[in-house]
Amino acid sequence: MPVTNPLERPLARWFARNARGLPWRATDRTPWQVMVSEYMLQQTPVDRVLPAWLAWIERWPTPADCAAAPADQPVRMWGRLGYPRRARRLHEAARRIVADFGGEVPADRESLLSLPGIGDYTAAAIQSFAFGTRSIVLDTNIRRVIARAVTGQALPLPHVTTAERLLADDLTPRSAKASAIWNAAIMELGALICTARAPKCEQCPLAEQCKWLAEDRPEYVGTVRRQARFEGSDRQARGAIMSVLREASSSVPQSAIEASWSDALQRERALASLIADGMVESLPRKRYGLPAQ
DNA sequence: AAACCGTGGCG
DNA sequence: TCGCCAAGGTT
Repeated sequence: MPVTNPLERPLARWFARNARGLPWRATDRTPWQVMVSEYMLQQTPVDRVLPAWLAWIERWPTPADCAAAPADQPVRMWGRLGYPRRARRLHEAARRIVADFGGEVPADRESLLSLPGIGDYTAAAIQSFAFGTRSIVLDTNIRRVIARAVTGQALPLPHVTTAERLLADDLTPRSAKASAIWNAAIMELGALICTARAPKCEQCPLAEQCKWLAEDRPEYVGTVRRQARFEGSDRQARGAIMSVLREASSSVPQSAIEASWSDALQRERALASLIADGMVESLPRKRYGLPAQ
């Protein structure tokens, strides 16, 4: 329960000199632009998001512009960012913003959480980065920096605990302006310096205060949940089908689906799940396409 | 609540 | 080479 957070000053100073000039951080960005970046950045690295974000906001500068587009367009614009359901959710969120919030991205936590694709992290991030509201932002970067610098653990736990949230709250400056800088700065430190695999502790502005470094970087103790293998997975099969439908200008015949993945049983399972998820539409005469509604 | 959901780069 | 990792969310 630090009365003053000893990490705040050195972190803010480092951020002022080292922050990347990401376009969604520009002073003239809108809440919608920030919101689009947050959807795209869910599990997708910055470098791949950049061109997609620029194209998206140029085409759909406001939620209303996006809401007016047929549903297949966001999925096509999404390209190969991965997890294309995020494109559908962002599109649906834009329509809900128009229908329920007068076309303006809502600023309060409950309204944000009511939108598809916005969970605890994204709601807090939009509040902090788009509206400058004090909020507790806990993403993988921030959680890792806190785990190391404050708790002395190599990595955060598999899921956020109440204690962790309370700690993050304590660390977050109380003023709105300082809290927004803190959130952006500690996230940036986790992305650039305090990385998961090869942290650059020799460049870290928090090295003097870091508990993990002081204890000579002990290894993570606990169970590590491994990500499922992607090669040969249903996810890869779904991705292959989605790729075919994305690249096609309209619907495709069944033969095109069949050509996308050789294993028939797995292909049928993947196609069925895509249809069930509303990602693919089954059309007359055994044709398939992206839902255009 | 563990499992699922894409894609690509890096060590 | 291949497992790990990436500004999570949903069921």
